[in-house]
Amino acid sequence: MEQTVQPHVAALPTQGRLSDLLSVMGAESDDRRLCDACLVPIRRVRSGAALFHEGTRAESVHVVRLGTFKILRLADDGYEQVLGFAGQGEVIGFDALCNGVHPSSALALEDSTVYALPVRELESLRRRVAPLDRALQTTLSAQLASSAGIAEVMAAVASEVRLARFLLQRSARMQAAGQSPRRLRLPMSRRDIASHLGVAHETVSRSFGELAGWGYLSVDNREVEILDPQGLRSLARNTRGFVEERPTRSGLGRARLSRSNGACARTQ
Amino acid sequence: MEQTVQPHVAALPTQGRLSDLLSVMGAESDDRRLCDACLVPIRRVRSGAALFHEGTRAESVHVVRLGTFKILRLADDGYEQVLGFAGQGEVIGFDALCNGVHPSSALALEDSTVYALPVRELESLRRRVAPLDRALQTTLSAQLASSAGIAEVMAAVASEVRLARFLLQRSARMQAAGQSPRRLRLPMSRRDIASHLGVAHETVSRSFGELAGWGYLSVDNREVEILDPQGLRSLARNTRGFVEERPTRSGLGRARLSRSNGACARTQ
DNA sequence: CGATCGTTTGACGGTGCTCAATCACCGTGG
DNA sequence: CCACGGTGATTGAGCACCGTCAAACGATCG
Repeated sequence: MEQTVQPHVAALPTQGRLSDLLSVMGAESDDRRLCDACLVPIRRVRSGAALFHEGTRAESVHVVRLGTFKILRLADDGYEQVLGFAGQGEVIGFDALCNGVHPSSALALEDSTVYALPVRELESLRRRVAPLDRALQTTLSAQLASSAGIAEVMAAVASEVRLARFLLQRSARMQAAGQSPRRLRLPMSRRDIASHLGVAHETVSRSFGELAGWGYLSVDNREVEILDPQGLRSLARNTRGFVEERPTRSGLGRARLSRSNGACARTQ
Repeated sequence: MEQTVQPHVAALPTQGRLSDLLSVMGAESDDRRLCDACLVPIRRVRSGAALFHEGTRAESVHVVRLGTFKILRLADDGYEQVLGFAGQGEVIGFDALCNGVHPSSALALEDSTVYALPVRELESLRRRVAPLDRALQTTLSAQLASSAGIAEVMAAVASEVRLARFLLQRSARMQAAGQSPRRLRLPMSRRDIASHLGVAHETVSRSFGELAGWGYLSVDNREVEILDPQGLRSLARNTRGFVEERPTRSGLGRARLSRSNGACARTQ
């Protein structure tokens, strides 16, 4: 399990209150007594370590308490496909319930902690605690809805558009979490982003450079600041057809030319 | 003129038994009495019509009884992104529960019928009928797991690999439904496939031609027969890097059996 | 039959992938 | 403190696959 003999880990409790779990999931518990009485195990996962591996039996459904995870699958040819990133309040591993085996792995991108809901107790717990049942259903529904996010980024043809959409998704999450939507701290590597966008990792670097050169972003390694959200959004619109010239300062650098007229990409 | 044999409209019941619903979902109902007593509304959707539109309020969660639907989202620029296709037994519209509004549209690709579970009764129904609760959880978990499918196809760089993976996914579904995994009847247009694969629809046509030319498939408009499943699988492995030692068009009509692919005849 | 839509095929230009080299940043150990 | 190896990030050069535009072909329906 977890290393209990670590002195600097002593601050971490091994159990948390159910009401706290509901709180990080964004649900309000109307029944404090029941929720406070119920305790949920807490697991700590160090940066780089795995919460679980693809193909292993699913013991628990996890809810991120603190930190970030990347969800990935290994293709038959060994390619590591990053399916998404899970932050605070998000459910990890629910996709394993259908047959009891994890179809994907979860790796911590930084030191993180999760609530672990044992699968065996899940049904009875959901039945006993209605707020948890509702919170799970809502979160799962949202997760299904956001599973279109990877399609959204990969659907764009231009790599800068893919990156722009990805950054806007991150920004929206930051805003939903009550933090600044402009300053992004990306805990994942360029290679992880590349896998998630469906491009080569060199292309991610180049796209960061382009977006920064056009004045949309300020990039410092993994610290990104969005300088022009409106412009970024308008750039992110172009699913097909390539980026048109940037209207900011006179095209000093390398403004992309689009020879076609300005008609929108309405293909039908 | 006379209605001697008119199963056209009259044959469709407006309600179905809950046990039948559980049956198409692949779940066995251990309590026949309760399930038989409960009736579920059935809706008919004609080919090309919408089950619901993006942005509308979600009244029901639907389960496909017969037919096929395409699930799509309209991007800001009007591009129609096809997120997936739903066949018999699959749940449609659960992603709307989190905020009550459909984040995507569902269009029937052929004359279809669905069970409609009203959202208001959903919670009480799940609480009363345990098999339905379990079936819903299982199906949703499977849906989450299969939402990686679109990432799987779009992750490949070569368009033929994307198409091969898509066809293999369809084949797996056919097999899971107890039908032949070799003969595929594709109810969707080339443009729909193209949007789902993230390529231009002309490229889909070309890729069909390539796969057929290499002997993997036999294509007749929307009727596809998989001639060499093993070869198709081995081709589908190449996520990155273009197909190794592929017979570049140098007059070789058929070069499928030669070289590297020979070692891939393993059971999977 | 004519109209509309879907499918196929062709040609051209461009963008991103592959292969490399270089730089920046660490933690390690001499 | 600096050399050292390792990882991650950036930049460059060439090539070919795919997107766009265009037109022919085929199917379905009224």
